[in-house]
Amino acid sequence: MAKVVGDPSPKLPVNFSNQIQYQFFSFFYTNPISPFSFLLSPFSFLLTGLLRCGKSCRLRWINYLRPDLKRGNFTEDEDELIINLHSLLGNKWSLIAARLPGRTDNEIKNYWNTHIKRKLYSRGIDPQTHRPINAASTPPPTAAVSPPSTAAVPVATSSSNKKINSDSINSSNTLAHDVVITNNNINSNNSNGFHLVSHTGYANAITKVGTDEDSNSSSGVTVEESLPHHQINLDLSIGLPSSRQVSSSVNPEKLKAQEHDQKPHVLYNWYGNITGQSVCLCYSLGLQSDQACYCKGMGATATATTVTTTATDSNLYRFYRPMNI
DNA sequence: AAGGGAGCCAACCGCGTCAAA
DNA sequence: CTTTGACGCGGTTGGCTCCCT
Repeated sequence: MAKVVGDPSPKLPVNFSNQIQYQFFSFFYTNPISPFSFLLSPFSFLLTGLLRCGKSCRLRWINYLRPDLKRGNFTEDEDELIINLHSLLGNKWSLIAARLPGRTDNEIKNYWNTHIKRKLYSRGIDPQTHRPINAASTPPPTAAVSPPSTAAVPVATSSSNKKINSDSINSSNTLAHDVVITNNNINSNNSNGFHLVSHTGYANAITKVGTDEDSNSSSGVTVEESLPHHQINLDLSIGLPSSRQVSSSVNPEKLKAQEHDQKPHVLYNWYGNITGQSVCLCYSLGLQSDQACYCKGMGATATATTVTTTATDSNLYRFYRPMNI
């Protein structure tokens, strides 16, 4: 397939040579304050002798050379975290990567396409919708779901993901929506599962994910299936995103102003018994409270409670992960 | 040992967004 | 208001490596 060349930089052999890599790498260490300031013009970088445009170098830095990158295989915890985050965020790799320190969006995207998709298929879960593949009552939106073959895995964007993309993420650079993740005690054998109780717009993606294959939920039972219907409330109101992921492309002051304006009254719905053995999901993702969410500790048990509160005085975790004890 | 297929993953592409001129 | 250029992102490509025959 003929490519349209949009990048005007002359192409070297695919990989950066060691010399170029060293020159590039050392440059950033000798210019730590504003590492990309010299990229204001792509030609400036050509003048350095690297024969690469700024865009290529930026990518190289972000995806490969950054010293804080974590090398090596993904851990099982990271796997599950990616799966859970993908069920929440869809193909928003940058948002997912923001919650996995040392991992890049590109790396996660590749890992998803090469490993996790297969893993989910082996669990009988559609990686796009996070629903069981053979759910008789819930036909997939596409014509057919392919088996976990290698390169031909369908990558059609689900409608639910599109909903998230257009409504929430693109405009705010934050988590797509407020989703309450509760410990479903009905399924007590599930030690590390997340259970999503979602708003109407994402109702099609209500899914139980992150379970062990040998658990009693190996087929990826949805919350709809595991919870009594009277506990399902699809009318969860959506608060403005609580996790403020500050993208480098976003003006922090502007974001702060938005944050100030948008502190909402959020309706929280809780399902099932939530024990005191819990942590805020934001914390489990490595986020600080002042940058990520307004979560506060929750010591008492809440049972199917609907709480209307402001974000700042909440006594509930908006993002909740049960402890694995 | 050689050849071919499959998988991995760094790099590329094109588009949208944003800010400055 | 328009233009320009840089950045950020998701999707895609293709070279490299591994494995099997």
